[in-house]
Amino acid sequence: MPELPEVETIRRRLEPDLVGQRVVAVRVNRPEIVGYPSVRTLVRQVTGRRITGLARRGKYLIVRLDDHQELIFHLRLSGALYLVNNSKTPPYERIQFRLASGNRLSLAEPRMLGRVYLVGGHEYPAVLAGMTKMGREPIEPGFTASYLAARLHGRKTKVKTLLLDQRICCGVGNIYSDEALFRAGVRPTRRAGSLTRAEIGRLARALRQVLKEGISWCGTTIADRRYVLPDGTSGGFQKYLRVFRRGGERCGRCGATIQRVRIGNRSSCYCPVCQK
DNA sequence: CTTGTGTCCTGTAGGC
DNA sequence: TGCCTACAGGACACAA
Repeated sequence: MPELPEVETIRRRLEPDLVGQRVVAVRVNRPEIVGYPSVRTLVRQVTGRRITGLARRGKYLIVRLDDHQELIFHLRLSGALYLVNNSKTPPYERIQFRLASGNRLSLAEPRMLGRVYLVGGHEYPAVLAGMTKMGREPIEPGFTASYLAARLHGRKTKVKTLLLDQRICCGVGNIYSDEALFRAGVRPTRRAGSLTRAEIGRLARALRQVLKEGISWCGTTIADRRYVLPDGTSGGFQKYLRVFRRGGERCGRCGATIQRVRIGNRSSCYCPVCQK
């Protein structure tokens, strides 16, 4: 599940090798990987284009082309982007972009949930509706306690659900929401509107910190997840996870048994002593 | 508008 | 050994 730190790591690693490169060929192994427009149109329009820049918005990776269109990648749960020599084929490769340098940008996605889109500016609302409704990223200066308080105010749903809502906390997924809640001392099951001002302040800070640490450790690579850097190496933040996927283990801070609960069809782990 | 539930997808782990 | 089921979860559709 590449979240903000993982996608940002991928963006930073790809940038020096992609910017300025020309795409000399595009090959699609699984047509369903192309979310928009058609395979045929995407191949025709991207072939021959030069890459002018890389950006990221939430969990989306944006590859800018010299005709002002953008290739947008979303890796969902198990997608990975590799940059390899053209002679190599990563496992589960679904689409490849061959570059003039002799390298290949390859999207691997075993579960076929990830997508690649080609859009011009005016097409965003229709093609990527979610992208136009995104809230602030916790690493932006505008992500303040006041912002978070306003978004949680009066909400009856569980706070964990709202941390995963991209309209509120853009770029946050299951790993970093569990970790931020632990650091803030707030249980994931709490009604969002019941949080005190102090708890919201701690939560805003924890989200900012945990995402920044995730970036500095090049993301989180764990078993049965496919996240790796474009050269196939692993991130390092998994060493610092305190509660995520650790239900049944002892809390490193207080020794209590970490609990695992299901919230909205996904699991969440927390320490019943450290988190109130 | 808010809230909760189901669906997509397929590799992996665990039970028997 | 091999079959079967549950599970992982980001985004979105849909119902109430």
